[in-house]
Amino acid sequence: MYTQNPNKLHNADGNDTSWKRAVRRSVRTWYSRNARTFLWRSKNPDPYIVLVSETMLQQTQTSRVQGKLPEFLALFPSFDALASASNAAIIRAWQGMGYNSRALRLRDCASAVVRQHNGCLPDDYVTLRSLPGVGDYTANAILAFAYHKNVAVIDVNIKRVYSRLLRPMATTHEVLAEGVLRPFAETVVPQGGSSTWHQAIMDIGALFCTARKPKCNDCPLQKLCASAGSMAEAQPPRKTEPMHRLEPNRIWRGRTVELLRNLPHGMAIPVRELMNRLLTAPHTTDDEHWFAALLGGLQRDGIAEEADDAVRLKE
DNA sequence: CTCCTGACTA
DNA sequence: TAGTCCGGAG
Repeated sequence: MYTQNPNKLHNADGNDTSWKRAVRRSVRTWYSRNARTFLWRSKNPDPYIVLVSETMLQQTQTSRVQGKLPEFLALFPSFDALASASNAAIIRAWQGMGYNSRALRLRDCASAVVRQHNGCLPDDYVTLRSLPGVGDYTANAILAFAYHKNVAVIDVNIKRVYSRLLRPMATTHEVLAEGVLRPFAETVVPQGGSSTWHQAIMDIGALFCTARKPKCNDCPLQKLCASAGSMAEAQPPRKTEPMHRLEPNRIWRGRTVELLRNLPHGMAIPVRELMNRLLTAPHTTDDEHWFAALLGGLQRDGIAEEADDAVRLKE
């Protein structure tokens, strides 16, 4: 029975199995009574639903996915239904989710599953990683949540929790390097319980071990954590975004896609008129070059198509 | 303003 | 490895 974090005493290398057992027990006890309930959490989830929900959850809050997932599944209830959906239908169904390209990749992924894998989502890492839109996180999430494999799932939440738990982090935005994190992640997963385990760690990351202001005093891992209560609150490095007229390009791009979504299906809008709806006149040549580049990006990404100086969602 | 269950490209 | 893509809630 630990009363102190061994890492504070002898800089544990992560192989302290009794400490890990204590961590697992605390997590399991807490989760058994406090698990968040989500549509995508069930004992034996449909792999299709796991793929859709995990894709939606990339860089997106659970609350938004909770609302959108049922709508999306009603429109595209199966790999087959999703695989044959048009770009425009996908983009419209994705409204409010952001990162529209991942929706098209999800459709392409469903298409690959239907055509190359007999309509069955693969259950090995290498094949999953070969699918569009499936990176390291999503591949491992599918293996853990859909197939109950003993893999290590590492997302931004889990990365934060493990880093702080294992070693004293000086500031709230500091995390351990992949080379330290991965071996720990792989050995801390309870055999046969990876699905519940990772859901639990993500809950703890979302509810207590938050990015900026962690609630260490309420955390079920406080007594076992190397960083509890000792991190400086640091501001993350500021990332500069490309701007136009004092607003980030992504905002303009989002507005443009939203306008295209709300056109009657199949209808194109003249580029000039679209610009007028977005930007207050007068338009400079700089505005026009910038907007041409924006539309070029939407076409490159398969979101919009342009013909005869008019633009619409790609059919 | 920041944060959120990343993936992709150059 | 750094930049891009997105939007809503706090």
